[in-house]
Amino acid sequence: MLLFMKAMTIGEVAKAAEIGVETVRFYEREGLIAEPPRRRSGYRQYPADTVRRLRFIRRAKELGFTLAEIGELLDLRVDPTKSCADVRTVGRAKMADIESKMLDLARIQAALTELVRTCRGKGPTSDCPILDALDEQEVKRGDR
Amino acid sequence: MLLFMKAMTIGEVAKAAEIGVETVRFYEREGLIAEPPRRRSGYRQYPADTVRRLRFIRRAKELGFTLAEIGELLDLRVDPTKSCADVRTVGRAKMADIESKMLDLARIQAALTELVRTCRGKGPTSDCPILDALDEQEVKRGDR
DNA sequence: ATGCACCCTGTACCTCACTACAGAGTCAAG
DNA sequence: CTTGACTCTGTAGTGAGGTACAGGGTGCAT
Repeated sequence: MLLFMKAMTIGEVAKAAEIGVETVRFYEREGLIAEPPRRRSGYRQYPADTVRRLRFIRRAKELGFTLAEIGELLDLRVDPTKSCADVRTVGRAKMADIESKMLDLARIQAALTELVRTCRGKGPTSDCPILDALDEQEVKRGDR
Repeated sequence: MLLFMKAMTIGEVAKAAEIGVETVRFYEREGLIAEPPRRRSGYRQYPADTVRRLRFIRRAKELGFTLAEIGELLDLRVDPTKSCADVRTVGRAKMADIESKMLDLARIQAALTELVRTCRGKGPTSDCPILDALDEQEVKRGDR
């Protein structure tokens, strides 16, 4: 009920979407949300469904989409020449993206584990095998 | 042999360490490497072991350490009151850090997998379950 | 009618790790 | 002695995604 009919101020939509007022204006500048109508005073008057859109943005961000990608998703939604498959393609691309980040982190974690393992934790830093390793060894890297 | 005795220009150390000349100057400003002596002309004259230090920085970066953390590691190395255990502590902290990033990514990956799974890839974007989900669902989040 | 919370624009600032000039001077080979 | 590659300082810009003012104006409850 709350979401219908009532024009909202920027503070109201921001609070409802759980983001900051400045962020709402920022998204407007970035073209993620439309410029709303204004009162005579210049105050922005948001239709209530702006809250949905802002929440969409917030959730997509939580899934690791960049603002540019979120813009694409929002565009897909209103483009009648695009299909659900296009959305899925974007989702799959992001999954590949995240997979690759996870592999990077796993490789780093393995290298760190090995370094920490070699260190007995005794003696001066001048004899530390971790520091020695950083001094001498190449860090293996995955293909990127 | 190459690493002993010969003073090097900034271009030479940069090339040997496989980083850019501007980056070397940047690290100097950041305090990661010492200010080297200069020629009359003002040209920097690097002792050859600067290359080792720069490589240390590069490798530590590959392991996910920030420049601030690398500065700490470099400081630990010359501080006689610190021990190998202190280095290991820094390493373990970074491992925890990376672990937490991996958990975040895994959570995101799971959510994306589920979204993509629900999408048959047919029909208009207006009926896309992925977009619908972003519109309606809360994304579960881990404690951070 | 007045006080306070809110809104406006514009600009600057934040983190991180560089990168890119501009405009000047220097080095070394041919 | 000239040419071209290199170096110097200082400043500004990048990208991503905001955040923080300053210096105004507005809305509304009391």
